[in-house]
Amino acid sequence: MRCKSSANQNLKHKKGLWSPDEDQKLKDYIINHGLGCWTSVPINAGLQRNGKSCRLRWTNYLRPGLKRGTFTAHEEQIILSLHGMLGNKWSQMSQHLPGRSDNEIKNHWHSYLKKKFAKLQNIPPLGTLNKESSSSSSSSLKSTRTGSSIESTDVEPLDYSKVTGLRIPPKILFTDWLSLDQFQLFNNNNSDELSFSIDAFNHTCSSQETIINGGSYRSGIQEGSRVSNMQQSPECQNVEHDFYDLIFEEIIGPNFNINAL
DNA sequence: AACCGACCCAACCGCCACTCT
DNA sequence: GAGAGTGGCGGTTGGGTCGGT
Repeated sequence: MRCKSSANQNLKHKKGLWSPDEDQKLKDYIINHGLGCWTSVPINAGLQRNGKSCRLRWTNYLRPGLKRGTFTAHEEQIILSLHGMLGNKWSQMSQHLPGRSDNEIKNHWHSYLKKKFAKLQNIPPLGTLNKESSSSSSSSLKSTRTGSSIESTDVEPLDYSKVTGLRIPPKILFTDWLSLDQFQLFNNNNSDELSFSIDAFNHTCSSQETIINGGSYRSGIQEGSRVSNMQQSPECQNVEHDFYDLIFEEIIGPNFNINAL
């Protein structure tokens, strides 16, 4: 991981916005030499930047395959779902949104989705989970906020344990986030749709690489294997999208149109 | 036209984990 | 084992833009 540094620590590093010329230099260098030691990149590429700045510029702006422009409703739905489960794990979220950087997701959250999510958490009960508020059964989604003080504080990560009954944080699913515990939990919760979706995912995607911590789930996924969005078949991606829809319903409630906000 | 506040987004900062010497 | 260097991540900031007055 670590590379031998030949960086001149006394070099005065430039800060601020990147010029098109700097972008081109960085892009050319990485295309020709590949990703390696970031501290040597600015020196070899002839840039008066530090390695961190180069890495950030590459991952957030220059990297091939990045989408620019507004987030789609489905992307927002995925972010809301993942945020409910992961909290502010932007880099993990970005793995599930191909073409979106963690910084972009983070910015979008802070500037827009956070408010949308606050609204979602304040809406009257609509979904199955919210119905729980009037009954005594297992899972319910309640805002951790009290009273009317929403706007001055950050939207807290959804207490997923309240939704799922989990006592421990999620470990890994599809690529990284849904844990074996959640697999089992969803099954134990008689969540037929989710179980079906998981089965469908395993059936469709079991030949794909999948990271699973802590051993194999009941189907043939092996520990330590890996799946990434970029490698998934269209069928697999469809199943995953369906799964996000179901997670979204579990967290926010069904029959909810995110575009209505 | 000028001012002001809200918003957006690129980039920086600080911290932590990891690896190497 | 300790210290130093590096990469990665999340929080925060600052400048530009836009809309309202």
